[in-house]
Amino acid sequence: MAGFSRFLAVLRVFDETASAWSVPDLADTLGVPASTAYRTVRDLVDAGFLEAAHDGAYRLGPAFIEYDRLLRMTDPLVHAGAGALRDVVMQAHTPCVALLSRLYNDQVMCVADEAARETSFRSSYERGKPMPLTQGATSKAILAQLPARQLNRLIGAPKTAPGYEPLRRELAEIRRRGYCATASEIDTGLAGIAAPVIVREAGVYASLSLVADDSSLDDGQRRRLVLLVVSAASLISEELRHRHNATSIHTPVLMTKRSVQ
Amino acid sequence: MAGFSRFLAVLRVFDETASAWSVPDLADTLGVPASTAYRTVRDLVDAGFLEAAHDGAYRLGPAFIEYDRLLRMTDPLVHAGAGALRDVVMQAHTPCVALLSRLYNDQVMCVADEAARETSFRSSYERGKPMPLTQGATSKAILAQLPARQLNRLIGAPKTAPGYEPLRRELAEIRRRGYCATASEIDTGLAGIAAPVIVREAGVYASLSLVADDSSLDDGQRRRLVLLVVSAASLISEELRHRHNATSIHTPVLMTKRSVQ
DNA sequence: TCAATATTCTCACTTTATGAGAATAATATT
DNA sequence: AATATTATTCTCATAAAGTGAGAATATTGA
Repeated sequence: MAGFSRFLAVLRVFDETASAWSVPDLADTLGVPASTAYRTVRDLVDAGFLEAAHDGAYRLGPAFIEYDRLLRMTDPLVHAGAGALRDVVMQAHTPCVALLSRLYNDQVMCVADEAARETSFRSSYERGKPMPLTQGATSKAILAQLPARQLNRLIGAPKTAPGYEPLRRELAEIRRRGYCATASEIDTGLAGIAAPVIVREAGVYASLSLVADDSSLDDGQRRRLVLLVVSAASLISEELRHRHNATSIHTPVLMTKRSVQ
Repeated sequence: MAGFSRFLAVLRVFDETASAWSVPDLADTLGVPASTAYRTVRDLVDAGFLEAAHDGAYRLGPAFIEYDRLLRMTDPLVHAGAGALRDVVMQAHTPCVALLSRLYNDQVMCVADEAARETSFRSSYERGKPMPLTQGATSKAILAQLPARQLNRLIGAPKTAPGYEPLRRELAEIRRRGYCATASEIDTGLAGIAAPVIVREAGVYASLSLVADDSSLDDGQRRRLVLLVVSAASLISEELRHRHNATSIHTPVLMTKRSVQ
């Protein structure tokens, strides 16, 4: 481990249960000399990715907030999705949380969320938290749309694996229906309704989902929410498709800097 | 420029007006060979700080969302502040935006915000956007509390500078009052009310502020909101002080990992 | 099909990060 | 207050790692 990976390694030790680190502990954990650890931390502090907390402890720095905003404003999926989520929770007319989630490495991560007012429960899915790939409507709606090759790479297990065939069948069914509805798969008592947001040509594999208290939903409401989610999802897809067509041609375009030759 | 600074340089070229970059353009702008640019981008993509957009373009990657969440959950100021902001906008009983902002390099940056229902306007201050140091209630409330040395370093200009004395006097007045109220300093038509969140021993220099439509405020409301902001700010300060005292002693404590010797 | 451009790859070179350990500062212990 | 302990910075010789020119290949547009 050296160079850039050193910096990544430092950032990676920060998590919910260890959010402040002293440099000696850091050096210990990473197995690097103290002098190196001090230097690496200093560089990260200078860049704003770490900051001094108390005593000799350091925590994640404000640069992440800055870059997160930049991403929120410029990422097509997040940007288009945020607006749609607001509409969805408004029109849901029931306490709920709307999520926009996407593939991230071998997991699914929510990149935008919006709660309706008066929503008392909390969904396990929340912006920025990687979630399992094969559980919950949010994830399955994405999985179901993946090209076979990519799917196999992600779930890895060959046909022999125990849960393989059932999952396969379930995903086929989700693909046919165009949405996925589950209950208590992630949070007991909560229902999830998800529809895919897929723009293959732009490499977008995402889903829009709605989480609501399962017991408070009758069949009519369920149908209504499915419709809401499916239509919002395809609206986002359309917007992304348009944007993609607008920017993929080789001309200097809004939000994309290209030098003129 | 080499090593880590290369990576920083790449990230720095991304902003609101140039959110997608091709590698050749990147190489051009940074003045580095194409091969180096490709390698740097590949590393950043592998780390999730960049991702492929369309064609050969790259944009900021989802790792920023992940780290932002981690920070939101673990940063004492953000964590304590988020709850307080929610309370503030609830009790404001008027369309408004509540902000928690802090020093960040030579600027002020909002690290948490919360809008009341039915708030139609938007404040220029928003989470993650660096703002000028000497304008607006949000910034001045912080400036007014800085130690003289730090203040001089930040505003730089010696006593000779034109705006120096007036600013100096204004900050003294703000310090005396314990809050800062301005109107149309940042956004015309909007009023700002800010109170400091200062925990010197923890190195926290921040402010809590409320932004509302100036014309909709009468004197009574103004007084009420000042009280609300000031008391919420000191609540946050108190919580941070407590937390600091709890973690600054050298024992393994919640959220702080230290090896036991 | 061809030309132009984008992207990856290779490799010699040398800059740069590295780590041991000394020097100093801060802190705890007696 | 003096001392031991630990944290932090600094120095420097070494080696590794990133670097960049350019070749090789892939991709794209005409």
